[in-house]
Amino acid sequence: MDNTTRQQLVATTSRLLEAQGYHGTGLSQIIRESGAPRGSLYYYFPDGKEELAAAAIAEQGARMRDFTAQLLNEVADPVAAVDRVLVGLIEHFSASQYCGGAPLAAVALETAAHNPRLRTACTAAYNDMIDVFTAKLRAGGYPPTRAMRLATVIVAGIEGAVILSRTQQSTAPLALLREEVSILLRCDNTSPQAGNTVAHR
Amino acid sequence: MDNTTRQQLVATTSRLLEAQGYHGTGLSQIIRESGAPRGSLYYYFPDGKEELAAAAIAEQGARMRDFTAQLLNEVADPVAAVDRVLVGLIEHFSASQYCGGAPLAAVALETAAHNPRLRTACTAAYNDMIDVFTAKLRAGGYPPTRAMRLATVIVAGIEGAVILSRTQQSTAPLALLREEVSILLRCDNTSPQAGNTVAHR
DNA sequence: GTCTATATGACGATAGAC
DNA sequence: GTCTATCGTCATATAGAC
Repeated sequence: MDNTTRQQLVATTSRLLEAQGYHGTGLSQIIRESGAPRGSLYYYFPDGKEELAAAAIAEQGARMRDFTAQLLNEVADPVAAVDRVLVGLIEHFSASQYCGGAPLAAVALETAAHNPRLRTACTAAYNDMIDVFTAKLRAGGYPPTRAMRLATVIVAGIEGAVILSRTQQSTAPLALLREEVSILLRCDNTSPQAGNTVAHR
Repeated sequence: MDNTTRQQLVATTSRLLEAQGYHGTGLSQIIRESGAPRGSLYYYFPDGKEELAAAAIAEQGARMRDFTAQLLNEVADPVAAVDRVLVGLIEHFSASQYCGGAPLAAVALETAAHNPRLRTACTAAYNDMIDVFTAKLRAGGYPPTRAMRLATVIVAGIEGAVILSRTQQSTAPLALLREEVSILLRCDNTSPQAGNTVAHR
């Protein structure tokens, strides 16, 4: 069986979902840009657009996870390793002409409330990302709870900074995130929690 | 002139854009749920859907800005004030049944690459939000550059944490963000910047 | 200002030949 | 597996009466 056509469909869908979201991407555009035969779509994906999108989400999730894991493993120190990921993300974002970096964010927001299948697929992808960061931070000496907390916040920061960077068409928000994440990762969490002190600078 | 109809159109559009994004929201649904007369839409918004969406984005931007500014002003200490905003956001998110909190994120992602008008409207809204946080942090003693950097990262963290929270249908990511933001705001930024040290815990 | 009716096209999905 | 043709529905937008 020739699954080149299938792969082309998924790859094109992944790319279009990232830039336009779920409802903004039509099947006709997917057919056209993938070069895949129109009749093949419902052969490989009997459930149509939704099933195709779910496959694309899974692929993008794996891509994000592998991209992150690879860069994290290039550096031993966890703070430097996370920084390496953010540098890689900024490079990728620039190379994509201010379109890339958060391949699932639009789909997740559009469909979370109304489409359980796609919402679940996005959840799995994001959890994989968070797990990769968590493992690196734990291996680097952070306590488990804090490692998970930091990993979640790092992923959230990335998604949000990509939103701002895409909107501003600039890498600036991502660059600012990079600096503050470095500060946060070097920061101790044992300081007193509440209070109205005005000590900083 | 009766602008009640106009306000209803904008309010309904704001709500639907938040939950479904731009392409996922049809004019017929806006008409139906707003109860506005169908003929009025192109009277108030000659440019149709795009102009209506731009008005909705501006309204949501003002709403976010005012919500944030009000909560920030309830507390003097900037760290506690930011925490107050995050608590308010978590409450709002819960009350909205895991749908609210990032009213522009979906539209911004969908349209940043292809629709300059809506992209610009989103940029203005986000900048307003960042400015509100920046002003509070500067008034609280943070140096201007760092205040702006923190404000941007806080807004990014909020947007990203809402994505994760909506996807997981849980307030957990927002709660984790809240904790780490408190830590970050209490953290000094004068420590050495680079290096492969493994000092944390 | 608001109405109805409709133009025009894109959408997702399907049928049946090959 | 892939093709073409087409169904039915929805979309945005417009025209013209009131």
